Amino acid sequence: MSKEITNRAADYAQWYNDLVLKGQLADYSAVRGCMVIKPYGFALWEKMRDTLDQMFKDTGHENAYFPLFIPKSFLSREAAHVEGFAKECAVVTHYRLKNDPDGNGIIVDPEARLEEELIVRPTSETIIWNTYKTWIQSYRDLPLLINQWANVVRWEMRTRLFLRTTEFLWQEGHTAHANAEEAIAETLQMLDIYADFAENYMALPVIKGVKTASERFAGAVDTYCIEALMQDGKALQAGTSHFLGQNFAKAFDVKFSDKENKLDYVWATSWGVSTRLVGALVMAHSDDDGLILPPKIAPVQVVIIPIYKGSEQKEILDAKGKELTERLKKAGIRVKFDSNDNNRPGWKFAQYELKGVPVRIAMGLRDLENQTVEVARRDTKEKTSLPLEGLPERIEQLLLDIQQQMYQKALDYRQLHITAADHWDEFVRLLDEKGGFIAAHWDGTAETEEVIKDKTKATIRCIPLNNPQEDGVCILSGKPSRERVLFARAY
RNA sequence: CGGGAUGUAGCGCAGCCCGGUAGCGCACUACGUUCGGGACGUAGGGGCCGCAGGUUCGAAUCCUGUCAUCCCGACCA
Repeated sequence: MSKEITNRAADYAQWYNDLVLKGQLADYSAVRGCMVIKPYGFALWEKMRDTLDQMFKDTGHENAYFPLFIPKSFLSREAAHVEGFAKECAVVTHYRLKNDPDGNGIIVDPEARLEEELIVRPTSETIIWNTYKTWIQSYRDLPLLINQWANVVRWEMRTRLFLRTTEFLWQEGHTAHANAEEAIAETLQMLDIYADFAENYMALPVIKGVKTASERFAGAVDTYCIEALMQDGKALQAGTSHFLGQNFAKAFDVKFSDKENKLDYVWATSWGVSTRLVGALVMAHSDDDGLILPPKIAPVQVVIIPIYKGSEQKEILDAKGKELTERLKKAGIRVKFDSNDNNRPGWKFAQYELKGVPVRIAMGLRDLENQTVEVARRDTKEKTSLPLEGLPERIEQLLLDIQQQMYQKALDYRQLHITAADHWDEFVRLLDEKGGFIAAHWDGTAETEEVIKDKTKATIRCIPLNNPQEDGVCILSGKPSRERVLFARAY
């Protein structure tokens, strides 16, 4: 049991904060709602970013970069879009400071007011579509497949480390297509990539689905999402992919000539995941001793800790440790040899458990005599003695096993927490006592959705793709329904 | 934006009611002993007590204001 971490069962929110802060992923900053991402946390994000970036490139996308600032007037070009984002925009009004004539430090120079205010981007559709107008003339310019890695700002009322910060890092893909079918195919392709990444790299099972009209992205025709389940039974949207129809093309007048030389507006998609994924990873897998990171995105996959008495033994183990480090590196394993003499082994064990390193190798003279090392896995805490001979291959296999078992564990939990409810009382009781996703019939109206949200704080997370059709009646209104949708309380 | 809390050493806190030499634990520095699950000893260094006014011979402590951060709600990825 950890000395430092709040018990998960006792206070889930505090447990989460402790993991992020004490696992050295991030820190609070001097700026309200903004966090400092520390090297270990950033390494984790880099791992996610690099993996996704390659997946995007493998499907034909290119990276570009658009301005941080957006002219205020751009935002209002698409009606639903401005409606959705207006309440949470940071606005730049001036471009200069000056010394306060009253001698109270420095003030905004009132003479330096901007003619048109600039919005710090909450998302980049508007600036990008304004640009695409000049890039697209013909069907030969399509499809246009662009991604941007950037920071965005959304002035939220309340923030939480990684899950919702005022400024966050993300990627946003913005594509333009010659017809709706192709744009929809792109939207779904990116949803698949997100799901693939979540499940096969983050070991995080997700449900692919489509949002209801009221949960849709501001300006989208359809919003698809991947929904994950956290260990407290709350859902977390881990990624979104939007089919934007011709909304932004019309708002920014982006037309192209087709093969028959007919003019038409282009069809659009946008899709994104953010540093929120780091929060999802923490909440999905960790325990009371700290983080548990899936091997595929753990910055350090294996840590080697030497155990020795006195400097003579230290020298021997340093040499052996370096040798083993090299062997593991050659096998493509991210390994750290911690020969730091300032901390004792027990302290290091606890520390690397806190940081979620998947595999720990401890080696002392006792092991060397037997030509073995002690191998401990973080997820199950299991320890075994393995021969040095052939160790890299064994570790490689072990990392794969851990990855697989972490996914399976999360999947089992998720499956156990999708519950069907056919009556209102049952629905409420499940939400309060069990949590997770509740599969229930819904009459398809925004009004009913709203009432359910007011009464229970549960929202429709999504209508799963390939959802089985089944006649039933709405959990609230009793009106007929053709399929169940997934409700949950969410982050 | 409502409710609650907190600002004192790098971190976590005590001291504040009842004004009088700024303390504890961890971390840090040096030396020594340790090292198979969060070591110990000895000696050290580190402070405008969030900020601004006021009361007082004297303010971390009392009063007024102000700023900031965190937590819980409503809003959202």
